[in-house]
Amino acid sequence: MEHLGTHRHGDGILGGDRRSCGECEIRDLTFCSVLTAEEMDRVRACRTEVQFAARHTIFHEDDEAEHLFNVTSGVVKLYKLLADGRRQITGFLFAGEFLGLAANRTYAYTAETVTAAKLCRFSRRRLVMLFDEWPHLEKHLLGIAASELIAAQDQMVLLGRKTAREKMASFILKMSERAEARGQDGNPVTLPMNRADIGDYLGLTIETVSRTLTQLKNKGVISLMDSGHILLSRREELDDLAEGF
Amino acid sequence: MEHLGTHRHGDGILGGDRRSCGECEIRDLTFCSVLTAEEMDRVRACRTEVQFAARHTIFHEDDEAEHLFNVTSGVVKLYKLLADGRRQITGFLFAGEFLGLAANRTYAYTAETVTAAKLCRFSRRRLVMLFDEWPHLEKHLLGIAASELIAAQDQMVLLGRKTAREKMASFILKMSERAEARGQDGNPVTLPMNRADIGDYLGLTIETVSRTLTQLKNKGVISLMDSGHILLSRREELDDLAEGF
DNA sequence: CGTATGGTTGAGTCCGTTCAAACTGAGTGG
DNA sequence: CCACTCAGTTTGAACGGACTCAACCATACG
Repeated sequence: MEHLGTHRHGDGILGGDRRSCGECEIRDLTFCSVLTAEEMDRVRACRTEVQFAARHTIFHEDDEAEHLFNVTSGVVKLYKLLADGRRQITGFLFAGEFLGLAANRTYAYTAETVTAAKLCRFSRRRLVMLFDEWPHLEKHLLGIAASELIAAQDQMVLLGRKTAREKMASFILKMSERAEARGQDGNPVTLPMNRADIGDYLGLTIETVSRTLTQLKNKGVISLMDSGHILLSRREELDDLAEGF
Repeated sequence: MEHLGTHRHGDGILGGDRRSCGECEIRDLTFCSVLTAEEMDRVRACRTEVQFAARHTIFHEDDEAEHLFNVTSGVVKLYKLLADGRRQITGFLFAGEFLGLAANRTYAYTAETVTAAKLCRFSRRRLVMLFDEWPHLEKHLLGIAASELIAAQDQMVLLGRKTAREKMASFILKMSERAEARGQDGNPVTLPMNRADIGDYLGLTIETVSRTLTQLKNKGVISLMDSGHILLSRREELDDLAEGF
């Protein structure tokens, strides 16, 4: 079924596209920004651009970790499953963001597209060899890892100690900030993921996500333009709600 | 009060102890294991051994991040607070483990001793300079960061999707595994932290921690020798409980 | 001894879940 | 154009697991 969809919708690997790094619009958002022109050539040699339809699995937890990726467009989610199907989404990735760093020999999580998405796919083996040659690239990666660790700790606070309302408020604000960091409009916020994904990211059920959003709407701090577009009517009040005031 | 305690119990900084790296018993557990003898000398020059009593704050969230640390003995906890005092402990650190990596210009969390503890304290500025000279050290740090990210994701699954019983079972097992990785006995497990700390690590209250432990005891999968020492009577069953069977 | 700290146990409450039903909007086909 | 479907969302009612508040117990310490 997945295979049928793969071919029909034209997702899956578009092999051998190694031209477009020069015109890459999101270069400044990625680790490519720290590379010189000559280094870029070397990196391009171990790169393939791949493209997937929405809801396509990029790799599974425990798969052999052959590749590293940069998201160039669209949205990707990372998640882990418990034996009975309970799911925890550990992160959403947008254009410019890196995935695969947390990998050992095998991936520690499943990666799946939320929307249609394009990614730069690198041979893990060959990219790691370049790390050895270019310490400044490794340094940059260490910086990325450090900020992801901080983000992970914030998420632990959210999951362990925040109420449903605080979780939703924090989530909306974070999505808004990240959109702005990418140079997009932070208000209204676009939530490309569905309620199930939001719930599995925040440790809530679909129903609680929905109820909490209508509750915030009734309070007047947000407006739901449609289920995926939220207008922040009173941002300061939302800030307070996120921290528990 | 904290200051009184500081002086009376002899915790706080023991300045200038730069002799003992040679006899360091936990060298193999730390990043020092990747250093040559000459490199060790350079590292020693930016090192001070510090020692704290139990429940002493090593640094606060948002403090200027002047130092990086290796725990050499004892146990340290890292936590973040919400405005109203709710606390999420993001990790417990044992001998050989590194802290400060997630730091920006300021620390992202508070670090406090659980037991009396000794730490190797490094000047952040000077150690980072050494990173530039020794890419293999930086590479090692990147590896540490990557495994901490994986651990953080496991913790998100626990906090977001596991029940109290699954959380407790997972916690006990993880503590046992970590003790074994350090070369200590994994059964019985020693839990050096109190119930409040366990609760704040697992996203539970003190009472739920206590109740869940007695529940596991009544099931016969563990025995409580005393509140800090747990005998794993049926480890496989505990494994199952941790994953939700 | 009395006090303090940490842990356990009990009773009642509540927030978020579960189960169920209704609603919405986009896509499809007659 | 409308009926129908289907996935996603919203809303309602009842339940339950973890929390809150409170009392009690155990151990260490002056």
